[in-house]
Amino acid sequence: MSSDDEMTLSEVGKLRRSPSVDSIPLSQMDSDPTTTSADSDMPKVSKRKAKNSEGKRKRAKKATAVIKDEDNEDEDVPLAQREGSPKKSTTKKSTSKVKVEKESVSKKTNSKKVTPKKEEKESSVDAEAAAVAAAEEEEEEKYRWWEQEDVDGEQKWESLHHNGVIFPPEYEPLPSHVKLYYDGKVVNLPPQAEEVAGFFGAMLETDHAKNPTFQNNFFEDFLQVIKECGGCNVEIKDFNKCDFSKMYTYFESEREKKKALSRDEKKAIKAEKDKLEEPYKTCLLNGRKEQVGNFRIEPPGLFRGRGAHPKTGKLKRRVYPEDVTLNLSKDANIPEPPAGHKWGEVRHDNAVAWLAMWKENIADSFKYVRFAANSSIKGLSDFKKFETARQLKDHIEEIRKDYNKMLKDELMQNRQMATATYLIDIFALRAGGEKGDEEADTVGCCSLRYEHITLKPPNKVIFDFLGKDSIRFYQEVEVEKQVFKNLRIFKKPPKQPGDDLFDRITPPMLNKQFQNYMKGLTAKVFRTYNASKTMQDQIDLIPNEGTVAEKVVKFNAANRTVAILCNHQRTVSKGHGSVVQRISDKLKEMVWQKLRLKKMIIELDPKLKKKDPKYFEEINDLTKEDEEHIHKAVIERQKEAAHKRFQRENEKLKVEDQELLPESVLKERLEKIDELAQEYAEELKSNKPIVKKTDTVEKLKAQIEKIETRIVNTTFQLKDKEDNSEVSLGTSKMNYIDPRLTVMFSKKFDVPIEKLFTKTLREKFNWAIESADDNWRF
DNA sequence: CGCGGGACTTAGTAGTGTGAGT
DNA sequence: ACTCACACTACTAAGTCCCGCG
Repeated sequence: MSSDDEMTLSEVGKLRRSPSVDSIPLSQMDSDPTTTSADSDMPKVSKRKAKNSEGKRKRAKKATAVIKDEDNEDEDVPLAQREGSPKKSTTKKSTSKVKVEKESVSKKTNSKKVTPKKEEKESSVDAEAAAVAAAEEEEEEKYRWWEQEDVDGEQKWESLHHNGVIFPPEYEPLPSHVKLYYDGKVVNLPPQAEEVAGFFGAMLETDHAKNPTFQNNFFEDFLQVIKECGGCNVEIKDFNKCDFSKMYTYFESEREKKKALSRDEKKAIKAEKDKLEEPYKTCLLNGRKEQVGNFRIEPPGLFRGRGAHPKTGKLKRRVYPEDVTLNLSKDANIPEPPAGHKWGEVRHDNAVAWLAMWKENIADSFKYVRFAANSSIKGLSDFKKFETARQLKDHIEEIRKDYNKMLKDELMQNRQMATATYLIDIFALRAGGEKGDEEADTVGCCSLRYEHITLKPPNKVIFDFLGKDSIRFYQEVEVEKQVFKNLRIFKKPPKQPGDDLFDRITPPMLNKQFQNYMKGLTAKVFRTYNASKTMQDQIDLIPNEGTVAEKVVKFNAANRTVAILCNHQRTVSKGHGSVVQRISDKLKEMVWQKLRLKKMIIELDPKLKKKDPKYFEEINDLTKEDEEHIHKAVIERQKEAAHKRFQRENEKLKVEDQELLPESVLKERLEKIDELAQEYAEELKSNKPIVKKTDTVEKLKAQIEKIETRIVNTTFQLKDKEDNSEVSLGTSKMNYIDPRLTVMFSKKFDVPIEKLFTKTLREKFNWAIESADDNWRF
């Protein structure tokens, strides 16, 4: 399969599944009498039972439950016996220093310096010294943390100095003519309430504002705020009587105004903003300058929860300095809070990596101000993450062997553990922790419920559920026979829709089990591992040939396999359908033009048709209807273009204070197009295009060639659009694919790294760019 | 063990800045 | 030169996982 071919989900699944399947001899999977027994215990229920009112779903108490079904011919040892014996393959590396192949770096620096000069032995010493010196010099500029010894996990920093955070500007009341109307009456809202109304007004045309939950939550909080600040002239009771349209129009006009500002004005505004933000953008970490990530306190607004979030639309309250906790060195200068305010708290906790923190009022959780992605702290933890994932490859075989065996364990809990591990490993599911009633109903592996999977014998499973961010996970896959059997057992009555499939295990239990194989191994590591492993495998399939653009396309195709594996989606943009339509229309038109040109050649030299039948084979591929349709479209477009051109020319003349073109010019032009339409109509009848006197066979052939390359390009573009329309490559590139793979690809395939990483990603992954070479492997 | 608090990574999208195509 | 779609960045929501407590 060429890597740019579309790959379906199940193909990806197969691709991924093969190693594990290979490692278990079929003989190990004994046949099961239940396979053929009634499937009647699989109701096709897809409707979800109302959530248990207690909030928490039931989880069986007796973890010791033994599977008493027909499966008990299994002679496997219960896990209990195994549990005490952690896998011997504990990592030696875990204690060693975290260093990114320092040697290879310096070596490379060397060879770079040496090779061009072809000097050998003696100079290599000098070169090394020079390299070291250069490195040290650079260190003034950029701290090469990945060449340092690891400062053992516990402590995150030695010293930390920063300038605090930026607060959003205070609310500025709307001009007095912009009001909320209630039941036709002007409402005079106190500023605080007006602000909240404005939040809604600004969103009036969004999907959120049309969502009843959003409306209710907003309205409830809006009324609360009105009450808090002493009410207003009109008693507001009914959301539907509120008219926010004046506010909306005002915000729109303000937006237009802003857009209409001249280039210089915009620049000036931006310069001023930058100047104000300058001090907050960086901080001093262990004496070195580092970027801060989100130094701005989140502004108040309406909470935009994703999916069916019960709290969506609630008011996200303004955060004041009193709500903010700062974290910095004991001896650091404490930034001045905004005038008239005090900081909530000042801490000196070097076991954490945040600069400031506050509590938000929606879920009552914390928000943090942290270092930027390109900081040494983030880089180091990113590096560690990938190293952990990379280590997994030394254990994965054993893990797979074990869980395949444990799929038949007689202990229900163990079977669930094994089955869950299988799903996490093969289908890249997330762990899936419990969620409360106050959150959107989304699931991961351990929180999968009865209604989320459908079983189709002999071994097909259909997953259909909402995962993180309420993104739908829909896959029809084939699983190991034993997995299928187990899933059926997990669905057996009395289980019914609404019940957990994995009712005896939790993510912490899984993770605890994983630690037995390898320090730091948790459920999410499987995603990182499998993503990077897939990428490595895909890159291995790419031939080192073609143009840079072609290679980038192949790289993206590989990237896409990973994104599909991880189910990274994006919503198709509103215009997508029409865009695709337009491109395919354009494509058809080009084909028509090509065929038309070929017909012309025959007109010029009818003998050619016999001489090269293949070349002319396609000339009648388009139906009359198609052709007519295309004619219409072409004429339509030309007319439109004529109108536009006329308008533009006149506008220009107007500006130059010259005489405008008379309507007759436009008319004349349109008439010419009508003539063309006539010609086309004739052509349609005769099937013989009119050939210009100046045309020759050679000229036409050249034109055809041009069009053909355009057709190829456009076809490609269209395909890429369609393939990519719902897949988001960015997330996997940023979080799952070891950046050293990308760097390796860049070097090995001679593709500039700029084509693969954006500026931000290059900064974030600088450690990888500096440390991986063309034969680095995950 | 189970739970809640806390800190961190992962995720899609809104809103821009910008460069390819005309 | 001008648009207009696209690519990137900023933003912040939504996960995971760890820890300490009862």
